[in-house]
Amino acid sequence: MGRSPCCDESGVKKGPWTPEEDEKLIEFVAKNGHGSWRNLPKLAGLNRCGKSCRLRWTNYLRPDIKRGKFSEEEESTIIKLHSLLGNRWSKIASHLPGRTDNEIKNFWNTHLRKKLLQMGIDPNTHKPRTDLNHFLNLSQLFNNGILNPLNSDHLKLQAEIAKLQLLQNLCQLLNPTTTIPTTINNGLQNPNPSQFQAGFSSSFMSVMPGDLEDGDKINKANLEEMGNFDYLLQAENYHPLPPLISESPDGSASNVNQIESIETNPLCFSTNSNSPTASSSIFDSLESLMNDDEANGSYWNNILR
DNA sequence: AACCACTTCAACCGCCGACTT
DNA sequence: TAAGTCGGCGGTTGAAGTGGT
Repeated sequence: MGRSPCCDESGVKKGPWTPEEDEKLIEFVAKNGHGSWRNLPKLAGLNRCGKSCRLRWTNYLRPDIKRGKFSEEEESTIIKLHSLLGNRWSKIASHLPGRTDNEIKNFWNTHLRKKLLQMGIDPNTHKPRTDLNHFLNLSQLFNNGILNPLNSDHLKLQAEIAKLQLLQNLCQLLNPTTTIPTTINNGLQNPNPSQFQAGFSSSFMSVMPGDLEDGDKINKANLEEMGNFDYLLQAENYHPLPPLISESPDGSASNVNQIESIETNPLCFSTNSNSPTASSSIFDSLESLMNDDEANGSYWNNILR
């Protein structure tokens, strides 16, 4: 069954709202409430469709709208809720007083999504991106206090390890029997590589539904229906985001684009190294990484040669 | 100053579910 | 139960803004 579009009348104005239109809408809603959005434009003397009026009111004119930058707390809340709810922006917005679904959606798409990608987290699943686990498990070391995100030496060390782990991945793809000696971890209080395998999600997202098992105290099935995620926002359940991983020695994000390209070309880091195509992609990526580093001291060249 | 590329965000579009007839 | 209406939602678009050259 279809439905007729609400704005099929010709001559209905579209595009940005003028201050006069805003004034009319505010005045009308203040006096009468919005009632039926479909009838509102006619009653308010607006040459707009009801849908447009509703959108303008809920996203912009509503008196309880909170404008301005998102706080860090709001940011964390959005990320947490998104990991539970996905792109259900209105649900997420209901936990952020004064914020609209549209605003949160825009904020997610323009800021948070990129931020998670830079951290190597898949913004859809909130899990480490495939074959980049080694990068991300470093956050475990920060979370359990072995590394301090405020310590620049530790940050440098983190970057070094990330690169060596990438190198190890590459070597293993080219020759599955090759491993980088564990001595690369010298300098860490806990050099055991298995530390890195501990898993990112368990430390960072300790309360994610994916980690809940049947019979857990928290009723996974009912969580969403109840719409009560407040427990997530309680201090004891709150785990701050790990810092961004620097991919170059100077901490710049120059290699973020590499990660992006890896994402769009899964073969580059495919665990199936039998395919010639996969191998050639690996070499391409390697070459590209090395070329990129020409600008910052041939870092990769030094490692790889 | 002019051009271009990129980012941001308000607004639109089409679909869906709830409700009514 | 089917058909129709409506509000709401999420994806997408494009104008405006910004920064770099």
